[in-house]
Amino acid sequence: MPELPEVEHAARTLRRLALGRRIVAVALDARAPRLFRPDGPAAFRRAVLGARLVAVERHGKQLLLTLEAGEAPGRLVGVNAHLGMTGRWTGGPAAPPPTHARASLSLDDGTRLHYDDPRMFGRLRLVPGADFAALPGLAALGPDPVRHGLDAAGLQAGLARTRRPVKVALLDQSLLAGVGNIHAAEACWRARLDPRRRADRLTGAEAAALARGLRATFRFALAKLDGGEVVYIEAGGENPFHVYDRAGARCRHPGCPGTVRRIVQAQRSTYFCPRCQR
DNA sequence: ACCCGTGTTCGCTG
DNA sequence: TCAGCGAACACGGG
Repeated sequence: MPELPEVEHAARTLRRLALGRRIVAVALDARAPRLFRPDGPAAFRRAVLGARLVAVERHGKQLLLTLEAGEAPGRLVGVNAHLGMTGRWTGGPAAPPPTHARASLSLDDGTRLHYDDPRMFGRLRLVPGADFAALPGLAALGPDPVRHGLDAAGLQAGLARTRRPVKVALLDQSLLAGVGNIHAAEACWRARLDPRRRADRLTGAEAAALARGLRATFRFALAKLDGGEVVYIEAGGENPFHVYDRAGARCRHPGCPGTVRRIVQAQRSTYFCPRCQR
């Protein structure tokens, strides 16, 4: 499920259910050791059992959980959580584990917190001392367009460093942290920008339109999440997006007679309207 | 059976 | 040296 808006939703869920709470029991799926790389599930259990969740932050698609160790108040342990392709956090009072619960945490107020992830592309990585800045992967992230803001000049400067197609460049987390395959396509559509255009050849006006498109598609998704709606593609769900997964449909820009097309870029589907996206 | 998938990482190539 | 590319990871749904 995760691009920036869904990860922000996960952060809010974790704060609402677990901030300030102590973890009193930990159940881990023995078939999912890869989620706990590099230290392994046993080390994860040791580190978080008895600890209290004191902060939940987000940078792009990365969740940064800070816990205070139970037996030594003041000693911090961090968890860098990533949802991969199919991860999500659920829970509630006595909530039963979902089908693919890989980690289930019992909290000191009776809340059950579950990390659900069928494909196991996610990660729950221990960070000693909660020193997230020391993680190379996190240090390499670009600015978070929601938390840090997004200016057109900065975006254009970043895009100027690569000759790849603009939609492929947007997926590079060192350019901006949090843009994924859906919102990259949505932002290009909103900017009426052809996703195949070379990133280093955008005009200032085009970069500005793209920055507005990114802001708008994230705001759109976050508003839906605030309203309790599901804003990712799921079985039986209605597609809330404008071009993503709409191949063959009429372009939703008013008055545009174009038809949405699917192409493949960097092994990922791209959806766009060849008529109005130039 | 076959293809597709909201993400990342690794190894190869030029 | 490094940007760019393709495979790999793993499982469920259409």
